[in-house]
Amino acid sequence: MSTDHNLGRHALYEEVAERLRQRIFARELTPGSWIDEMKISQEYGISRTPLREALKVLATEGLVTMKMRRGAYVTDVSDKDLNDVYHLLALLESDAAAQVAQFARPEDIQELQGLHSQLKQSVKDRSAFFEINERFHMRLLEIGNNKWRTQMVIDLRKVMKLNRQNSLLKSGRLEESLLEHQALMDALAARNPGLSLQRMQAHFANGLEAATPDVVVPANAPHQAVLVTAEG
Amino acid sequence: MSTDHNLGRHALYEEVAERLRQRIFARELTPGSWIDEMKISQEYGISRTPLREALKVLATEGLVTMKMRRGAYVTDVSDKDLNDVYHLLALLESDAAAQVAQFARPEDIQELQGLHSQLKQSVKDRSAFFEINERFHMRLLEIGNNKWRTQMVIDLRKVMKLNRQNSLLKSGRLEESLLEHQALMDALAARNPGLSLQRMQAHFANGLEAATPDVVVPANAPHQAVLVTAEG
DNA sequence: ATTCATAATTATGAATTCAAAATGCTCTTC
DNA sequence: GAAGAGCATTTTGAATTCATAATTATGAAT
Repeated sequence: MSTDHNLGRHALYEEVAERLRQRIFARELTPGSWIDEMKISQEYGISRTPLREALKVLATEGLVTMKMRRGAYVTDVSDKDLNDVYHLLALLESDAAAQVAQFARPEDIQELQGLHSQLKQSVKDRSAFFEINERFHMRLLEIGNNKWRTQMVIDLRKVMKLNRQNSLLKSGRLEESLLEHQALMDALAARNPGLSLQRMQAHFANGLEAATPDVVVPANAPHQAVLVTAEG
Repeated sequence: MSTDHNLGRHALYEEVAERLRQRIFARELTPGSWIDEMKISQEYGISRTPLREALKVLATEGLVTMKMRRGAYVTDVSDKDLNDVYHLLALLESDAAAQVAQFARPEDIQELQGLHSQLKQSVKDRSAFFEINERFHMRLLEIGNNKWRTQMVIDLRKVMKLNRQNSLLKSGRLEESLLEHQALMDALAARNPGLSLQRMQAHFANGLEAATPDVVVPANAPHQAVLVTAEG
């Protein structure tokens, strides 16, 4: 048996966790199904030890569920779960937008504007649009400068991916999404936290760019409130 | 060596994780310090395997930091971290309060009112006040009916405990805290989501009941906004 | 005495082994 | 043919063993 599992910079259990995530997102491991430790460790040419460590990490992230004395199962997330997670993503990313409007350095805003320009140009190319959009959201989070919030969003997005298979998006929505991004950028450039928050909320309320119709409507729609800030 | 580690309903690695959390909160394991796997596994009379699984769980929770090829360290959280985490707690719990005001059943509101009454009565007894207050906040979260949010709050509170040693609280604050709770209860009973959100925000902005003065002021104070809801 | 190279020690990461619980499979009985 | 007891197999959970990276200690050379 080839024993050459030479390190990257990451620990083996993390590599394994990432590979498992991808397989879960790709629905090669389907929600509710049992994870065969021996099968997978043989596939990967590793022992069960690092695999089991990876499974415990995934369990803490919420992607798999450990059942006492009967192993690991891919978490089955309900429609309600998806709504709940989506609601939290809206809450956290809106909060981040407000922080960015307030505290970001000018060059950070410029960087976001640069990404937004790229987004505009790639409106034809579905996958490019997708990738750049992802970068935009992540950059905004990072500039928001709260690593705990960033990590939570990362984890929540993983959960979303559990059941959002190929992120279907009508091309009409893609244009709308761009307009919302534009509105958000304007609010950020104007350094208006409350407005930025509102615009991000609106972006999410409209279904972001990856949402399926049935998840679009946030559970708390009725208390989507008007926010009036002290400043401009 | 006594090999009788007979099960509770929990897995061994979870038990170990919990014991480690307690030792970290009690500052028996101090922030930044290295965790000696061999020492601890011997103390607990177990092998390193379940201990290492527990450490990976704690790492995912953020209580411990794994360094490649040099083991686990108790996470050292900065003042900024504490501020950031506190900010998120305010955000999430306020959001929960709004949801409760909107969607809770009457009996749930009553239950909260019952807890609030207990709180009033235990204003003399510091530790009782503390425990009931904790119950109140957790019940509110649960009634908020979003398990992801609840879990995030639980995890964030753990991180807070990392550096908030004995949760110092002047008795003056304790009375104020009670008033804020009362105001929140009123808003909840009135079924006013926006107002409930505001009141919970205010409660946090004033330092909750466990905050030290230097952590009291949320990083985003300037954009603490006035919220105007559609209804009430 | 200080610095550098090298050897000994220690600790981590991962594989392997072992014990016991859960599952399923056969064989009996009615 | 169905139900159930008892045995065999599979699989989990945890201990042990092993390999290698990191650290510390030792000693030689300047």
